Amino acid sequence: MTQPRKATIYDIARLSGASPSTVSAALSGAWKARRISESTVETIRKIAAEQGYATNMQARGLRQARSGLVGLIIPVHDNRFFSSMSQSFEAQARDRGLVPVIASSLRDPAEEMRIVETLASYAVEYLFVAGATDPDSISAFCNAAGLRHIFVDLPGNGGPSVISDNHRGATDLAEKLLAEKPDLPQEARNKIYFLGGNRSSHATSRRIEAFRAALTRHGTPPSPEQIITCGYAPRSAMREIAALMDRLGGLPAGLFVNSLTAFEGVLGHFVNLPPEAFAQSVIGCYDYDPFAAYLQFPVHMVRQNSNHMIEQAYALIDRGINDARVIEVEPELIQPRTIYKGLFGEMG
Amino acid sequence: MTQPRKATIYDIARLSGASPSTVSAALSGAWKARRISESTVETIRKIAAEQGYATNMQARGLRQARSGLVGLIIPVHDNRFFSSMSQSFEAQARDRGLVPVIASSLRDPAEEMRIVETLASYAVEYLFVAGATDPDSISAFCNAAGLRHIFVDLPGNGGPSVISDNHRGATDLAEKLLAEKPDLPQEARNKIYFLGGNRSSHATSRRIEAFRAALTRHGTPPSPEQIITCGYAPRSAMREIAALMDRLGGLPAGLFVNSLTAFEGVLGHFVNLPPEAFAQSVIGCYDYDPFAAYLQFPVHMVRQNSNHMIEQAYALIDRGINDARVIEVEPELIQPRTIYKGLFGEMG
DNA sequence: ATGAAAGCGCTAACAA
DNA sequence: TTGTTAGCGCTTTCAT
Repeated sequence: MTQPRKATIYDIARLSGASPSTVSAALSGAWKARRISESTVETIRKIAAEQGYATNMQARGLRQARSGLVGLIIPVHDNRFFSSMSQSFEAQARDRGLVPVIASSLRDPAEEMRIVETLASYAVEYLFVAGATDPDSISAFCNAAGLRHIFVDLPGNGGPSVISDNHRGATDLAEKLLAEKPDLPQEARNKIYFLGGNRSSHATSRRIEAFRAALTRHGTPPSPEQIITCGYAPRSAMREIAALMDRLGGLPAGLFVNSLTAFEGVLGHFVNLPPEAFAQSVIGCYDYDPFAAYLQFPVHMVRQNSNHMIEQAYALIDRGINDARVIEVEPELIQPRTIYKGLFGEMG
Repeated sequence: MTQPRKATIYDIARLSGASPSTVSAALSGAWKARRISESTVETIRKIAAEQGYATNMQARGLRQARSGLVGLIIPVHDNRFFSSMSQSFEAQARDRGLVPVIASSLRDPAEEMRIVETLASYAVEYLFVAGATDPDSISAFCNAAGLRHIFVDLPGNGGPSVISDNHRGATDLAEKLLAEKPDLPQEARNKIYFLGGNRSSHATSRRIEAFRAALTRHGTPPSPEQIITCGYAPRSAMREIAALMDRLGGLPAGLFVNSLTAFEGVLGHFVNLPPEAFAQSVIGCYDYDPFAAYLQFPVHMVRQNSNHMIEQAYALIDRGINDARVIEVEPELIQPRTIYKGLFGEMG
C-alpha cells in the first residue's frame, strides 16, 4: 500500500542519469540560472512526476535557512472578525508563495508566548500577531531570535503595527447611538452604556476615549459606571448585562457593545426578554458579523477592514519596515439591516 | 539588534564542555535513556536557556523523518461550523504535542489538491480533510505518499471518515418543520422547500434522502422543484430564494436551508421583506451559528458536534485505523431562540 | 556516563 | 552545460 520510502532527488538522479545537483536545479526552478538544457529539465521533470517526487521542505528549509512558512496568531478561530482575517491572511500568503500557519492563543499570554516559540522553532519567516495580549514579550523574543513580526488589531511597542482606527470607529458608532437614542424619562436608563473588553487593551482604551469624548460633546459625559469592561468572554458579558438591566429596571437608552464575543453573551440574556424591551433602546456593536446584522432589533455595527489590515501588514514586510510605527486602517459603520423596519423604522 | 545566528547544540556544547550528542539528549528528553547525569543535564539546560536556544524543528524533523505537524483542510475559515472545528482540532493537536496547520480550500478541488501536496511536502504526520471536494484523489495521493489521512464531515472511499449523521439530523429537522408548518390555502406555497448544497456531496444527498422520506411519510412527497441544490455560495442562494418567492408569491410554508453560507444568502434577500412575510412560514437551517439563532423569526438549527467529530478522528488515528470505515456522530436539533415569542410563539 | 561520526534530503560553491 | 562536495542542525548508533 505504501511505498517504503519517498522518492528523493537521488532516486531521480539515478533514474535520469543526471547528478543530484542537476536534478535539484531542474526541479527547484534554478535551472535557468544554472544553464541546464531544457531537454534535461524535461526528462527530469517527467521522471520526477512518474515517481511522485515532492520536495522535502524540511531538508530545503534546513539548507536554505528559510521555511516558506508564515505564521498568524489570533485569539480565537470561531469569531467572524478573526476568521475573516485568517481568510485574508491565507489568500495573501499563497499569493506570495508562502504557507500560512494559523494558531489561536485563547487570549492566554502564556499560551500566546508558547505559540510564538513553537512557530520560531519551525522557522516561520514572518509572524503576524493579532490581538496580542503581551506584545512586549513577543517583541523581545522575536527581536532576540531575529524573527520579523508585525502586530495586527492590537499594537505593540517592539515592532510595526497595523490596527484599525479605533478612535474613529468608536466615534462614528457613539455618534450614531447618540443620534438614534430615544429620550427616556427615567434618568438612570436615559444613558448610553459601554460594555465589554479590557481596559488594558489598546483598542478598548481608544474606544472608551472616543466614547467618552462623544458623550461629552453632547453634554452628557459618562459616569464611571457607564463603562463596563468585563472582558471578552460571552459569560461575563451575559452576567453584566443582566446585572445592569436589573439595576436600571430595563435596557438603557443606548448600548455600545465592544466585541462580538461580548455581544454573544448579551444575546444570551436578551433572548429572555419580551420584544417590547427593545423598543426604547438603540444598540451598537464594535465588529461585524453577517448574522448579527439581521437580528430582531436594529444593530449598528462597525466593520473593521481585516483584509486591508493584512494587506498593509504584508506591505510593511515588503518595504522591510521593522520599527515600531503604527498604521491605522479605517473601519466602516454598517447600517442596521433588521427586517422590522415598520416597528423600529423611526430609529434606524 | 538581531544576533547573527541562532544558537545550536554545538554552541551549547562548546559553552558547557559537553559533546553535541550529550546536549541533544539533555535537551530532547532522551537523557534518561542515555543515562546522562542529572547534574550535566542541569548545566546544559541552564546554558541553553541563557542562550535562548530553541530546537530547530526542521533539522529534527529531517533527521527523525517526522515533523510534529498535523494538517487540517477546511473549505473556509469564516463559517461557524468550520471555525469551531478548527478550534477543536487545534486544542486536541496541542494535547498530543502536535502543531496544527489549518488551510482552506475554498471548495476548489485543484486548490484542495495543491494544499494536500504542500502539507505532504512539509511532512505533516496526519492529514484531516473536512468537506473534501475530491476525496478519491486525496486518498490516492496520500496512500502513495504514505501519508495517513482521515476525512471529516464528508466521507471518502480511500480512508477512514468521521461524519455527522446527516440522515438523522435532516430527519429531525424535516420532522420539526412538518410539525410546525402552517397550513396555507395556496397549493404552491403550502410545501416545504430544500435549498442549498450540491447533490454530488454525500452530506447533501443524505439530507435530501431524509427530507424526501420525511415528507413522504407525511403523505406529501416532494416534487423535484422543491429541492433546489444551488451550491454553497451566498449569492446563488440569494438568487434562488428570490426566484422561488417570485414564483410562489411569497415564502413557502417551510424552508430547509442546507448550510450556513446558503442561509447568509437567504438573509440577504429576507432583509428586503416586510415582517409579515415570515408569519406564515417555518424556517430551518442545517448547521448552527449563535447569531443566526437569534433572528427576527424562529430558526430551527441543527448543530453538528464538530468537537466530537475531531475527537473520533484522533481516536481512529490512535487505534491505527486506515481502512475506509465511516463513523457517524449525532447532531443536535436546536430550539429557536427568537425573542419574538409573542408574535411567533404559536409556531415555536 | 559520555563522545565521535554518520547521515536525514537538499542547495550552493566550486570544479570541470 | 553539468558533476562533486560540503554542510545546514539534529539524532542515533557504536565506541569507549
